Amino acid sequence: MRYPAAHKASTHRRIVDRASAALRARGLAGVGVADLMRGAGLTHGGFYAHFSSKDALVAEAVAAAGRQSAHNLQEVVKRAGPGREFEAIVDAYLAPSHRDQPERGCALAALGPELARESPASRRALSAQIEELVALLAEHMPPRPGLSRRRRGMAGLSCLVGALLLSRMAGDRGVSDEILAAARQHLIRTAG
Amino acid sequence: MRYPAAHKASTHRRIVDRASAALRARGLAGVGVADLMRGAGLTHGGFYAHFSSKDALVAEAVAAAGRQSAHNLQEVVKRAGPGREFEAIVDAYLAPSHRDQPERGCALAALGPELARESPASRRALSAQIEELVALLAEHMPPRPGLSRRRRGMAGLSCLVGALLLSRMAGDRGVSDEILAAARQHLIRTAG
DNA sequence: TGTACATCAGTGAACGCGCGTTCACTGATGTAC
DNA sequence: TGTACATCAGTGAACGCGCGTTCACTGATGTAC
Repeated sequence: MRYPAAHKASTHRRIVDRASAALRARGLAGVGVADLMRGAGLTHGGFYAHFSSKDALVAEAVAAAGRQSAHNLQEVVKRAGPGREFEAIVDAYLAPSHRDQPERGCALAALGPELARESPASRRALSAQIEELVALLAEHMPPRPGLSRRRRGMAGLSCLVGALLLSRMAGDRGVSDEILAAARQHLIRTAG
Repeated sequence: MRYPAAHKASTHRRIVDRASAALRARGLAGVGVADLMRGAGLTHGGFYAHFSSKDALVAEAVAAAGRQSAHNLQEVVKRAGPGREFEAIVDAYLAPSHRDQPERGCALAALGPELARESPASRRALSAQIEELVALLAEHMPPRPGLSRRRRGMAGLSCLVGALLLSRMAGDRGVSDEILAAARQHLIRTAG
């Protein structure tokens, strides 16, 4: 079919974007190569013209999810009133809509433990995402004596990721909402 | 072979215990029924004399892991000096040995996202574990005005689970240790 | 401008493999007499 | 106490299935002349 020069690159991007959402929604083991290609409107045979293995696509998809998350949070910061950046990040991350739409949300919370057992390539993409989010939080935290911004960013990210995870696990909707609210209050009181 | 009356129950317990460790170490998709039975010194064919499906074993194994975790933390509380119970829980949960031995540790951090996508039976076992840990934390938190013990327990558990998860994801050992230390300091300063 | 050929993204059948599950069978022990 | 039989936890071959991956092929477009 020999497509125009830019066609392959745009197909590649489409596969990665759809895979990034499907993997966050259903987990690494929950989506097969055929599903992923079908999600991009293709058949499974063409997969290896774009990626050397499923693992390679997973690594790309996780990196893409990380870029998207970081970009989204930077937008949140831009829209926040001055001095309210940290609060805005917390509110966005712990929003019920984030809990209910893992396919558009943080890859750390959606895929963490599964990825921690995966290939070094995937893990490296994850570490970079952790550092990026820690830096973003640290940058917008009000100063406090005794604990470095970086350390406080790490603790803050732990609360955010843990609360999102727990809220997704909780079977009861009320408990789930309560976890989000509790973490939100805790973070804003102790860091704000 | 008709074993003595108690034999089946003890075999059942052995399968569940080994499965509980193997699943936490390698994930739900990472261990097959044959692996699980081999881990208990049996062959895969006998599996269905003990469990109606792999899912049923997973639910039992997660519940067993929860009981073990809760029991361990209660022991930690008993051994702690008076007024230092909360600190002792945090230290135990965020210990590097806990990070390095997921097979003996908290099932929420090891299996959370995978289980959140699983059967209702498994999720119910998880919700009960969340409530139990929240209650344990709440019970041993020093009083503070403005936020209920339960809510503060929820926020505390979020930090603990999130920090353990992030420390397991971080490729770099130094970063991993730093995350544990940061969450520990944050929790003890803000709640202790 | 027209024609012959090369390219290569994408197709769909096929591969070996491991999975969860089923099933006919085994044989040591408990039970009935 | 001794013997014949029933039980059933555990064995291992086999099942259908979906997985990741391979491969011969297609055919619309770019390129050479």
